[in-house]
Amino acid sequence: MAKSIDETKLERIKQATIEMVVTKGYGGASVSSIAKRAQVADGYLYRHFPSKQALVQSLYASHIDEFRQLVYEMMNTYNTLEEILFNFINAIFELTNENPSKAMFINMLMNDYTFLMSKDMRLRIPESFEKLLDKGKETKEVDAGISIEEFTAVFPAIPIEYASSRVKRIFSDEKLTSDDAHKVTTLCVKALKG
Amino acid sequence: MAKSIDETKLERIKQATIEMVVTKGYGGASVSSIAKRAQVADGYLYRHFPSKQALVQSLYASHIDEFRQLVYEMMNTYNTLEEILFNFINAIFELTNENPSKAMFINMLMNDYTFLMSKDMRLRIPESFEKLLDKGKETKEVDAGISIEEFTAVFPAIPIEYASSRVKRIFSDEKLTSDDAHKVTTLCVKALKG
Amino acid sequence: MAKSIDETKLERIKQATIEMVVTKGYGGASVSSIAKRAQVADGYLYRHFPSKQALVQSLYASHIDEFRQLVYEMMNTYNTLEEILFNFINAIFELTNENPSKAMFINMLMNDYTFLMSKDMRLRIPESFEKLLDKGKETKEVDAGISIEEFTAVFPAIPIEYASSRVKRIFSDEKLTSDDAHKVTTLCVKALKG
Amino acid sequence: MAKSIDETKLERIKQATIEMVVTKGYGGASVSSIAKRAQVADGYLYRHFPSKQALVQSLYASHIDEFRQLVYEMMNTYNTLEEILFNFINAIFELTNENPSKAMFINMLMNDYTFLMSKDMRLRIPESFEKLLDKGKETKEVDAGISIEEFTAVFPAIPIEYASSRVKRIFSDEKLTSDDAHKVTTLCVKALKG
DNA sequence: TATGAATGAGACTTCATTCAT
DNA sequence: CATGAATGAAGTCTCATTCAT
Repeated sequence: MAKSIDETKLERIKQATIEMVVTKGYGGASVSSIAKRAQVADGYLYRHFPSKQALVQSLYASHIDEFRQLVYEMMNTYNTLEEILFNFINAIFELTNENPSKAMFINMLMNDYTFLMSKDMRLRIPESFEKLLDKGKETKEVDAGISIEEFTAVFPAIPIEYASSRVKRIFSDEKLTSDDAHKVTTLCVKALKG
Repeated sequence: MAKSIDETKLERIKQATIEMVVTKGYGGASVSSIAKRAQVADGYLYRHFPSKQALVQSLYASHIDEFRQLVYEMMNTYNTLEEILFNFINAIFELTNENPSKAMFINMLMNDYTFLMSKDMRLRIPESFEKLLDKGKETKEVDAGISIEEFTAVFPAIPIEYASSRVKRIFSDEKLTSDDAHKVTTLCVKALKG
Repeated sequence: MAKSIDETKLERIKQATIEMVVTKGYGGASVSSIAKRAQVADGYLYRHFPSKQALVQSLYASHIDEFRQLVYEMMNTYNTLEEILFNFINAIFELTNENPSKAMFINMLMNDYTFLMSKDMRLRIPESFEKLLDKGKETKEVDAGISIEEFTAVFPAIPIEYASSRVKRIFSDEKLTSDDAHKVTTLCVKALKG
Repeated sequence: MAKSIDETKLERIKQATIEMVVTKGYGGASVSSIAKRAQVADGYLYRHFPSKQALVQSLYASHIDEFRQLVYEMMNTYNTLEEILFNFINAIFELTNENPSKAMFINMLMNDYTFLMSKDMRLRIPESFEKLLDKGKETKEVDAGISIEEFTAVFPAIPIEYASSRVKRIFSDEKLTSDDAHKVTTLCVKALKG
């Protein structure tokens, strides 16, 4: 009967939000500027999200979850820690190449103490890394003395930092390659081994 | 005498700014709230900084610089990369224990693409890490194939992430000890060696 | 048949409007909330009324008119002022019991200087009360010196205030009875007599 | 040291608020329009009141209280109900002449079910009228059978309605005089007597 | 006919900044 | 030198209204 919801609009809003938050920061990304970039009316945003905060929060949560699911997927597909890490890192790097803003967005909010994840999220993330650590100890690829705290300082910290500096074009303007993924995997594996 | 009063005011403003930014984010830290916490008048702030942005930027720059100077200092004092890293990491951990807000502040802004450092800063930081990398290669503690890009993904990324997760109390509520510094140094050294 | 469906929709819109305006005030009663309560689409409302303002105005006008017609009806049915007043007040009280919202709605808008009646309405109301005043003077139930201004301050002000305070449950939660109507009639009659 | 608060500004805001609310209704009286009429900046309003609602509420409460205090004052000054009522009504009429908006403002909000008084206010008002009723029964000016519900439907309903219709210029454009106050007092006294 | 997606003007509110004192 | 009253641009959000379907 009535006009049907234009799904591309919702997608445009999401992408515009990420780009504006990355470019201008959370505070600098005004709802108006997001709506303008997404080519929708200011008010339209509020038909899908109750507030600006909820909009950003929801995007953040879904990206973090995507991330976490990728870890599980890789754990179920590959047997050695090295293979798991490489394939995960490679996937992340590809995603970063395709949509650098998305990578910056996650990185930015993960380090924003103001933007805490929901309790649920906060618990499930360490859990997935703990599983990975156990796996590494099992295969003897990880020193038995490594704690979860040390583990996460290596993974995913190293690949995130590497991708982040590339996106910021601090040392290079090149795209991330599978060779980069290999190098980063090696750094992680060496750091952790006995 | 009047001068000294001034100095404590300035100090109070700086600390209040850091605390408010860390607690409420850049946008949530209003000039009024900073002035109130520092127990100075709103307008007084503008005698020292031309704008809120300049205030935060200046604090950020001076902290980053402190950081950089510490690297130089350690490089001139110690001879092996391991010693340099350990003493630097230990110093950073002590600073984090003393003033967690300060550590969170640096970490937060370093990952905020909005708060780009001045060109000057942006150049001098990689430079100081490049010197460190050269040193490591000289002493054979670092594999000759390691690029500056890989190096910075390990150091300072690993210690920063470790300190950051401690401050966020993700895995532990304990203070950072020199034992922590040792563990983190080992991770870095292992990641980089040939 | 289609017509009758229409009619119940229109009726639902009218009742929903009254209830929302009374509950939330004119500003708080959004078109959407009215449509939702009436179980019609937002846009459907605009097939019957050109604007929200017109919708409320029209309901107000029709209720005021209903009121006025009741006065005429009672004047044609009963001979003494006391009988007329009693039967009118009793009718109003019954209506208030059946549909308190309706009573509150009229009362609210009558005291809202924003919602001025149409010129037409404004003239016909005093006219009907003037006829009533003349009748009272004729039967000697009303002092010859009473002006129309004094008369309206007694009737319908007293019964309206009485019903209103009951609806607001200021002094009592009971329904309005014919005994209440008698008491109120007496107050009016005594106020006006010579 | 700093500029001192301009008290006239606060007064201008209060008067502008009353005038705008009376003219345009609560919803129609935008903060901007109030600020403009008061000749202050939009934001200035929020240095004195936390919200538009609080601003209007506070004015309403203080006027209602003024009203209530006037009743007490008259009760302590005069001995017969008739004297008390006359002097109160006269005072109200004078106030209405001086500042018709103020009178309209009170009347409008008193009949707005959306704008409930604080519980405290709601209790103290009937209480003051109850004292008045007791006084009237004591002096035998009021029939022993009159309830507080009937009493308030007469007083202050009659004088309010009379003043209100005058302010709306329904029957007359003249100012309210002490002769008007006498007439209205007589209506009340007659309605209540045994 | 009836719907409800979409709009955008405008509402309320905040806050960096200025400047009279 | 220091204050904090005052400003007003800009932000978030609501909602009456339109119109494609």
